[in-house]
Amino acid sequence: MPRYNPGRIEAKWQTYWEENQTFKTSEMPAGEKLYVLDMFPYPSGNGLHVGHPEGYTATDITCRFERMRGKSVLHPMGYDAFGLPAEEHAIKTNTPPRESTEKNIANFTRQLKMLGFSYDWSRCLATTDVGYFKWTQWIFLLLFDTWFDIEQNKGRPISELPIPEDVSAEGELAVAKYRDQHRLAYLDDALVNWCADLGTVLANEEVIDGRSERGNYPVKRIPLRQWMLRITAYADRLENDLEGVNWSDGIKKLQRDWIGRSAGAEVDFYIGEQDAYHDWKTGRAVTGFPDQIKNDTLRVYTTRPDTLYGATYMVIAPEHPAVENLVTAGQQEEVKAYCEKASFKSDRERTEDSKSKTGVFTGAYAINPVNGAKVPIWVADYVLISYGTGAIMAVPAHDERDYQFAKEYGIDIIAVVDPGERKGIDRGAVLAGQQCFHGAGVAINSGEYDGLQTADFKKTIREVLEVQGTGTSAVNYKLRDWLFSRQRFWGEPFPILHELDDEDNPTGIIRGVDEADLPVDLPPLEDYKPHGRPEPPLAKADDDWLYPVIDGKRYRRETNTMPQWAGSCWYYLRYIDPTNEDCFVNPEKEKAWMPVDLYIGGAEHAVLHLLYARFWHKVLYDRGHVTTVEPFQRLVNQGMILGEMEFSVYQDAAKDWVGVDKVSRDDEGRYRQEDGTEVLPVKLTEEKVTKQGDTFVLADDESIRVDARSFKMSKSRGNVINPDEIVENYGADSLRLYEMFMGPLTATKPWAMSGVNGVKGFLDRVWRMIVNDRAETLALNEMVFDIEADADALKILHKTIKAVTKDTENLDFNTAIARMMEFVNHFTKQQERPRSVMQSFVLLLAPYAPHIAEELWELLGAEETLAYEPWPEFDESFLIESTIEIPIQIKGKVKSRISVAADISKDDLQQAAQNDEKMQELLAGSEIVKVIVVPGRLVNFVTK
RNA sequence: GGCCGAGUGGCGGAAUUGGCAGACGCUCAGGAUUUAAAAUCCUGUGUCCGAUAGGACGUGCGGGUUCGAGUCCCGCCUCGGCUACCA
Repeated sequence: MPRYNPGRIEAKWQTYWEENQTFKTSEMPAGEKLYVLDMFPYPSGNGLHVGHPEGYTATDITCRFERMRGKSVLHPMGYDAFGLPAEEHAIKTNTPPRESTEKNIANFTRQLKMLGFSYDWSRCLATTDVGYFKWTQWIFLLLFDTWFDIEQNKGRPISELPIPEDVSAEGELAVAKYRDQHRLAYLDDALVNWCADLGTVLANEEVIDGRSERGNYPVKRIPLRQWMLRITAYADRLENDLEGVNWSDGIKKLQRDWIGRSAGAEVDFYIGEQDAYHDWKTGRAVTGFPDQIKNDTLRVYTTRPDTLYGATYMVIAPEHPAVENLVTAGQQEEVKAYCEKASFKSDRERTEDSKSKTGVFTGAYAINPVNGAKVPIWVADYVLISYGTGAIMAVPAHDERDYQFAKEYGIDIIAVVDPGERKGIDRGAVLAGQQCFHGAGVAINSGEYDGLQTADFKKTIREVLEVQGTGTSAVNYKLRDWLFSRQRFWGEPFPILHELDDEDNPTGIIRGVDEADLPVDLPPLEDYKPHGRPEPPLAKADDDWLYPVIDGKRYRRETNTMPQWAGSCWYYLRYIDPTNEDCFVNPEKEKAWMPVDLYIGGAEHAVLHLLYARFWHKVLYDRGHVTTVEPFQRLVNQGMILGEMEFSVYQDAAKDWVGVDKVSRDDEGRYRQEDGTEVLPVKLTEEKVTKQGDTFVLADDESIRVDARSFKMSKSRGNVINPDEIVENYGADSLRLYEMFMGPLTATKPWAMSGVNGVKGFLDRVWRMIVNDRAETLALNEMVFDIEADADALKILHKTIKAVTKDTENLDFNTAIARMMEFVNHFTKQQERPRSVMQSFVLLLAPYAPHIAEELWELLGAEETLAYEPWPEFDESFLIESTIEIPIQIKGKVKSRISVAADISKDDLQQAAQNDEKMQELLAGSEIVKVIVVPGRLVNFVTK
């Protein structure tokens, strides 16, 4: 009984916390608030992975620590529960996905509770809760009701959208259409992955190399009318507001790069009748640069308008609407075949081999507006229809891709930027068109602009084009509008109705479901199998659900569902007020608790989730529903946890060893030696391996190199660690402690079971330091006394308090644990352990290993939880040392040490160093050139 | 190909940011306790030379700055993550 028994203690305190609602958070914060959030998990059937508790333990330590420091802490947990695996399971077993989802949630909850996290479980939510997605739908309707005012740079109610006169003149339907075109949520044709053999539409991650992941059937990309969210309207704000937020530079950069803002110019090239070019150009000088182009014009986007004189050909994307119009009779067939082929290729395939470029000549020419030069127009799939204008002017001398293409097809390369003499650039080759140079330089071969610096040229030519009406400044983003619908069952239904006419055909009028009629719940289905049409499974619902009648008008419900990202875009707001039925969050509570002060999660969500959530937040902000510009003030990404270190080597057919340096992997994934013979990988145990220099080799044969590395945990590799097992064998406190002790929170680190045993050993020692483990019943160790702590004990204690406090504040949990270990190493050697010192230590340990801490706290005399005990304060006066040891160096190498008074003066320190016996010896006969004295640190003699 | 991060003992990792490299833990070895084992406790554990005392070398590699570099600068190498023709 008195041995440390985590199983008993952990169950006891988990029950205590639950029964006493120890971590229930008040509706409104009292005093300083702290909102600490974990990225909520997808409740997969596999249960928790050891990667999950890494971040969760980090946030839990922070929360328990800050509660003891008196803050009002909000620390919730929930589930991102819509997702494909549940739907696949539903199809296979013909059970509603909700069933398996709820089972998995129950399992996750059990596992999370088993780890002793101090969540306020009364706030737990799942994105699949009808009461939750009611408000997800409500926010969608808000997006549907919002247009983006470019002048004010904010989202406004659609009712305030100015309607142009010519539109309102066309009548109500035209006005409705105009509004629909401007909403943040709008319908557009987008390509989906249609797999005819499976009779369903597939998500991108279900498509591998143009074939279905399941069954390996061909997948074709077909256009389908789908919901889009106008996130690009917020691109600049999403980029600029990163400045005010405490995230790592790495993540900020990732987001900036994803948004990918580029500033350049749109330029019009004439593609009409040759003779009319002059008229076109003079006409443009009058009309200016038009919003919409006619089919005598090809519009391109470029970031390098200073290279216009170097444009030796044009490229349009295969899907460009001008292809048909441009292609000459002779090239008709070739171009058609090329475009057809491109349509079967996914974006992935197109970009797979980015070295070799393909394309075909259309037979047509465009006229360069700066010099009237005739430029051939090609179709090539290295130009994407979805970026810029889907057409480019190609400047092979100064663009890597154009250069490759021009080389491939023998197109002229004219240098128009002189790089000058610089490192790594062969100027002669660039000028001769034999090397591509994409930096800034001085203009050449550019008529009247020769001699201009790139930056000046850009500015000048933009002004000239503007005046001519042939060009204008333009900004583009890599970020595209967000494709927001999925052809799936297990997602939030859109609260949208399509009006039908008397013949049940859509009139084109769409409306939102009235707020009073929310939520739109998922209909029950006979089965969840795909129905074989490129249309969502909700189309199989009963007519009752599918065709509502309102005010005598018949409608068809939208049958797409929202993507998994939807629910995770705003869950952090719902936690603040999880059961509110009148409002997605009470405004006063929102104001009191927001923003999230610390958000911890995996780097896999560094871009999309965070970008999407920030976008929704900004829309909510513009419409006055939240008070902060950004939702997540501080973001930390935990590192990945890899499997245990593995040693491997190869064996040939004769079972002879083959070193890893002699083997490579072929296209089929088989391992081969240089001569082509196949070898098989063999796993080795640690004792078969030894280190030689930088590499590992076989202990029996040191000429054979062994591979030593840790791999990502995966089912197929069989190196997944299950938290249940760890808790069973070592206890939750050991798991928590080990996850934190492995290394810095943000680092990638390999799992080592022996390390778990190590921290268990530490908790055992903590236990024995305070508990008499040989007694029959639970009793204090007889070395714990109610005595005044002496100076030595206080010094160790306060040193520990200081270090643990600072490290915990900085999320340096690994070193905080090391300091606690030092404390325990010291006091287990002491025959007298003051009770007050033990109590303070238990409080320091509590955020890290809360169960054992509560048990010891109780044993040391407390009647209730330590969760709200004040955090120990350290007193600097106990830390002052009277004497310190100072190293003495000669030319930077430590030669001796002396013990001196801590407050010794610089001169005295130097004198003391010089008087040191050993230094006398070493310095004899050499000339002291210089002495460096750093008080409290060191003395360094520079000698000749 | 691009971007980001990281290379320190047999392993995971420390190092007040330019000031005693290797804290803490694991592993391994030796010892104590035990009839024995487990558990526990103690000692040692970067490499090389040396019985010892001690000495030399050491933070991926090559240079540099400095009295002094794991830390700063220049040039490489290796590994990991993300990303993929964005004109």
